[in-house]
Amino acid sequence: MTKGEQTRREIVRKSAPLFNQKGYEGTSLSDLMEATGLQKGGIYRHFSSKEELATEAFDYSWGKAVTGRLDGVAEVPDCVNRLKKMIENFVQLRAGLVPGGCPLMNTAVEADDGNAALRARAKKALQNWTVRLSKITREGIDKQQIDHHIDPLKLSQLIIGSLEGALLISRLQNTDEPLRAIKQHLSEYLEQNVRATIRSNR
Amino acid sequence: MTKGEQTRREIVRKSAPLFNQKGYEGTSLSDLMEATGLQKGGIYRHFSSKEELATEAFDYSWGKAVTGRLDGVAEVPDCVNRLKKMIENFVQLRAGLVPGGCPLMNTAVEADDGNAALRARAKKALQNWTVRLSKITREGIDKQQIDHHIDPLKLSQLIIGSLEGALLISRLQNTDEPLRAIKQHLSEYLEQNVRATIRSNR
DNA sequence: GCAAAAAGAGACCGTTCGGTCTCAATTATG
DNA sequence: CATAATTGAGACCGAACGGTCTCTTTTTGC
Repeated sequence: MTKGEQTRREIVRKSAPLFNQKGYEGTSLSDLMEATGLQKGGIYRHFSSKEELATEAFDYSWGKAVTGRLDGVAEVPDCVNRLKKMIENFVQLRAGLVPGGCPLMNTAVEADDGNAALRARAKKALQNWTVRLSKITREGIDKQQIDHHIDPLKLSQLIIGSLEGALLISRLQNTDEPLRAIKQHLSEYLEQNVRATIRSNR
Repeated sequence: MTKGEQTRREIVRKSAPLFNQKGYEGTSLSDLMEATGLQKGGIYRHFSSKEELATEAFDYSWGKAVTGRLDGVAEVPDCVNRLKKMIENFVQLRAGLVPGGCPLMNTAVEADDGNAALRARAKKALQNWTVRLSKITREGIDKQQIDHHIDPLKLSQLIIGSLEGALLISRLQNTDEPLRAIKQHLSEYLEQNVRATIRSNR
């Protein structure tokens, strides 16, 4: 890896927390200069605009978030338990290894009525996450671990929405009680309404 | 009402949608000038800073949101149904009569790692909303309409979090399906796990 | 209807914004 | 080791930022 590539990655790594905490508009070039230890010229050598850097920083933050949330998930054999493991990971991580909360929520909210490029990035990230959960659900249906009346897409959106909402409350109230509560709630829901029941004789 | 007061209110009314859509940082004084039809002098005559205007605009937007969400709620006699009515209102309104989504979510996310005054305002707004729902729940417990094992605070946070999260997904995906789904989900939960059951003989 | 008070226009302020460009220093390559 | 290519510093740019201040216009109260 050439020196330039290395520097480029470092810039992304060091600016990601800034963008996630302060937002795209809220992060200035002087902030970025301070965080990276580079002057403007050094940064602009590698990125054509602040926006380009911001989108790459988002991808970086999101990548870390996804990795953390899916850590060890694939190894769980039962599909309902796999979903529960993912929820557990989310709650444990409080949604991010990059400071500033969930990159998806932050970017979605800021870019919703503004920056189109960032909004598209957030939308794609959500899509990706949704698909991942849907696949687990579909597999569960095929293996008869999950009730076949369950709509994988709806279930995924329900889980994601509930987790993100709880995170919002938790961050604002400075307590992870809402996160723990939603985990409990979703667990019960998954066991009672999602997990396939042994066919009763009738 | 004097002319000055009237103008002041108009400024708040006209700037509220801007702040809710573009955020505090994203809304510039020139935006505000254009929206209000006033020059800087005209605006600063009534507000000492952009921040002061922003906080009042937040209060305005939040007031409208709360009014909309609680519209007709008090008239519902049964407490579980009252909670369901509030959920229904939220879903119908897609969370705001002021463009840009839920002011609480927008402000909470933007101010979370930044502006302390706005963050405090958001926190207070959440507190207020939570207390309102908790009171309904407590009343339901007293009237034996709601199971006495239910924790009013937890239930309130669960409802609020779920709704906000679903709204986030809905806005990003440009479909209100997640909102409709969470309404369905919460309804079932309220009926099955929250509503007090007739004491069975045992 | 007149004087005093309130309100608004808009020129002006210093600062910071994102971004460009030149040139020196560093790194890679034969 | 020399030369070419890459990399980064930092002065510079115009525009836009939030905010101030003076002066005219409008509203108010008598």
